[in-house]
Amino acid sequence: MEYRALRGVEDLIPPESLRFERVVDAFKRVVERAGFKEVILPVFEEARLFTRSVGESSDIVKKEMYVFEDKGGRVIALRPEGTASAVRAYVEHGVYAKEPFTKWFYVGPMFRFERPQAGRKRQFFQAGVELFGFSQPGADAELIKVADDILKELSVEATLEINSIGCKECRPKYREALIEFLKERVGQLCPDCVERFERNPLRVLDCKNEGCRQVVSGAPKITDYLCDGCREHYEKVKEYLNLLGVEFRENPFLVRGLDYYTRTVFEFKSSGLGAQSTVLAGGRYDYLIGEIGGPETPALGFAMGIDRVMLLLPELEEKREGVFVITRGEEAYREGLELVNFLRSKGIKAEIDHRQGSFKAQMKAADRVKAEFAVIIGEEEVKEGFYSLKELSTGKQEKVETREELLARL
RNA sequence: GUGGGAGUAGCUCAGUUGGUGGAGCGCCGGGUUGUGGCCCCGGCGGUCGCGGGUUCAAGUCCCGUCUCCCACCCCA
Repeated sequence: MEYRALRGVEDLIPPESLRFERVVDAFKRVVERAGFKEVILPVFEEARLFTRSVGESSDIVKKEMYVFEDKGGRVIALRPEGTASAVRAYVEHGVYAKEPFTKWFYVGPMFRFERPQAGRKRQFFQAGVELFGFSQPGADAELIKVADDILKELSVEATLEINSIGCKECRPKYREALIEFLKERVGQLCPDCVERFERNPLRVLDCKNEGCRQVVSGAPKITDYLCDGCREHYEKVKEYLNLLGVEFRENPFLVRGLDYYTRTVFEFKSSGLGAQSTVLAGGRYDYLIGEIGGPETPALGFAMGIDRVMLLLPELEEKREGVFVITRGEEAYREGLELVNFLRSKGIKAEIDHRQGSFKAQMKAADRVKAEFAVIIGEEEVKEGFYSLKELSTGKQEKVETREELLARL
C-alpha cells in the first residue's frame, strides 16, 4: 500500500463513526440540559499557552507536544488538551465581564506525540466542560454529577475516585512533609520515582510499582494537611455528592499530571481498558485564569476520552428504518426516483437501487441497508398503477395505490 | 523514550523438514424467467507489511525497516 494513515492516527469509518456520534450525542444531551453551551476552539495555539497552563515540567509539554514554527515565525502547538484554549478564549473575549458565571463545553481532536497503544492515539478526541466563576463546592459536586450522568447515559461502567490536593496555602506544606518522608526512602523507590522525587514529588503517590506503593502507603496524606478552607470545601463536596447519590471512593494519593489543578480532583476509571483506564477526569483550577492574564477567577472542569469510551460501548443492534425502492425498467426507475424524492421531502429515509439488478439482488440490498420497507415497482405495477409495499421484518406485502397512501402506511 | 508479541484474501486465521498459497465468514452471481434472511452451487478476490540477504528454490531461514497489539512511561 502506497499511502497509509500516519502512526497513531486512525480513520473512523462506519460503523465506528456511528459509535463516535453516539458518544458525542449522549455527552451533548446531558451537558446541554445542565445548561452548558458549546464553544468551538482552534486546534492550534501559541505553544507557550500550553507551556504556561499545563506546566513546564509536565510530560505533555516536555515531550508530547506537536510543536512547529509557522511561516510567520510563530511557535505553534497542536493542542494537547482543551482547557487552555477555553480559558484563553474566556479571557480574550472578556467573558468574565459580560458573563462571569459561564458554563461551556467543547468536543474535538487533541494531539500528543506518544507511543500508540489501545486507548492512546496521537490524535484522540475529548469532550470536556468548563465552569468559570464558581468557587462554591456545589459546583464541584454538580460537575462530577454531570460526568456521572454522561457515563450512565452511555451505560459505561466506571468507578469514581476523588481527592483534594489543596491550594497555595496548604499544598506547599504537604509537599514539604512528603519530601521529608520520601527523602529517607529514596533507595526503596523505582528509578522513575527517584526522578519524580526530584521533579514533582506528588507524582510518586500514584506510581504503579509495587515497591513504591508500599512506601507510599505509609506516607503522609494530603487530606491531613489541608487548610481550613480547603478542608471545608472538600467536606462539602463529599456531602453534596452523597446528596446527589453519586458513588465515589476517596483516594488520598490521587494526583493529576497537569500543574493547574487545585482542591478537588477526580477520575472515573474503567476496568475494561487495560492500562489506559481513565475514561474521564478533571478538577478545580482556581489560579489558571489569573495566570493566563485574566482576573483571578475560580474555575473547574473535566475532559472525557471519547475514544476510550467508545471501546467500552456495548454493541447496539441497528434497527430497521426507512424505505428501499426496487424497480425494473426505465419507466419504473423514473417513478422510483420521484417516489424517493417525495418520501425524503416528507422526512422519510429513502433509497433506490441504481444498479437495476435482479429483484433478488435488489431485495438483498434492501435487507443489507436495514430498510424497514421495500417498495417494488416492476412492469406489473407500472401497467396497473400501484406500488407493492413489503415489510421486511414480517415479509408481508400489500398493494397501495398512491404516494399519499404509501406514506400513511409507513 | 524502554521492553515483549504479531503482521498471509475485505475480516478471523491455517500453512507440515524451504519446493508455484488454503479455510471459514463477507462480497458478487446462480439454484427460484418478479422478492431479502436459512440451505446448496459457482465466482471475484493475495506484489504472504515493505526492503535487502542466504539458496537452484523463501510465506517459511537471516538482517533492516514500517505498522499494529501488550506492558512501562504518560494521561482523557
